[in-house]
Amino acid sequence: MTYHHVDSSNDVLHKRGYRLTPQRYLVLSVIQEANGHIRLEQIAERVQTLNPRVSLSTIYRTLELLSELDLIQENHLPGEPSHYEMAQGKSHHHLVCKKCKTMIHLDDALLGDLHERLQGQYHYHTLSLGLLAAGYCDACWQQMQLEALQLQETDEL
Amino acid sequence: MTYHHVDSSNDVLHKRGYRLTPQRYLVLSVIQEANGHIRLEQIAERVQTLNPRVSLSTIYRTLELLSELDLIQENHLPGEPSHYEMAQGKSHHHLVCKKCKTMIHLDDALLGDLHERLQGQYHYHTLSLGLLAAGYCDACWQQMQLEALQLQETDEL
DNA sequence: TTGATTGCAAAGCGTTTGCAATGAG
DNA sequence: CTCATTGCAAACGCTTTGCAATCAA
Repeated sequence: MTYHHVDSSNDVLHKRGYRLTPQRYLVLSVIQEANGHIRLEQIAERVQTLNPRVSLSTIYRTLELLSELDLIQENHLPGEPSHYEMAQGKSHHHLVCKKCKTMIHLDDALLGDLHERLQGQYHYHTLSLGLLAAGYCDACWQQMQLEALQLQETDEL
Repeated sequence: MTYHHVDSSNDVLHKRGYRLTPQRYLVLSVIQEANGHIRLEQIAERVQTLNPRVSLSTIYRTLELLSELDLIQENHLPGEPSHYEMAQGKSHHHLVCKKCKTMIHLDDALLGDLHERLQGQYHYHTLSLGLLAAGYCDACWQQMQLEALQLQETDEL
């Protein structure tokens, strides 16, 4: 288990006059080990397992700081708490199941040269893209079909 | 001024056993007249200008109901309150300025056959797409350049 | 010493909920 | 009558903040 991200995060923090405190180190480690999407609640849980003295406020403040420095990325969808993940160099995109909320990363290649085309048409600066696709994964879909059937039978009684 | 949307919303509501109450009518009208993105706060403000007796809870409940029935669409981005707009048949996408938060609609044509390609690669059901591009609009960009210059001058004193 | 950082507890604030009153079919 | 709907006020829960203590350079 290596901590390249944490090490380089250290540099970014210092360059901006911040420190990599034990608390911040813990938060970063937990997010990195999550290796995907993790909610604040889970971050807090795991951090406080490792060190119960770390306060919630610190976790909030840390997440805000790390987001601001683009060390982590915050993802948000309506009605759900924010998810966090280590920031990636390249933009990346998500596919979420409307039922079980499971989130997977999309194959970036699918977008093609969309970024360039957007840049060409709209002259915005430091343009970044976030694609969020939503649908029902097969497992949830099957389950919903079943439930619909059962509901129908109930009606027929 | 016509209210096609409100009229057809009436049908959708009735089909599901709900009523188009004066309060719901007001909310729908306000969202429709906004003709773009509008936040709950602004909706409440305008609705209550028209009828001060409409309570906040009703507006919350109405927005939730209308979203559930897909009569309006909710857009969310991290750190910002949700925006609402009339639901469109086709998916549509946004470009937001990171500074002034102004949101404009993207030209759907830019996406090409992305939807089909996604559908092909991931076998999700009722797949929908939401593209959110973010950058600095030219006005804000210019302003930030100016501020950076001024900050530099201050440092040099 | 200086300024960043933290823990704690309190405050803040957007949102939800319980309930009695109201209103439409 | 019956059930959806509403207004009000209280409750809720996540997030932020003030402040004194702590810690690193």
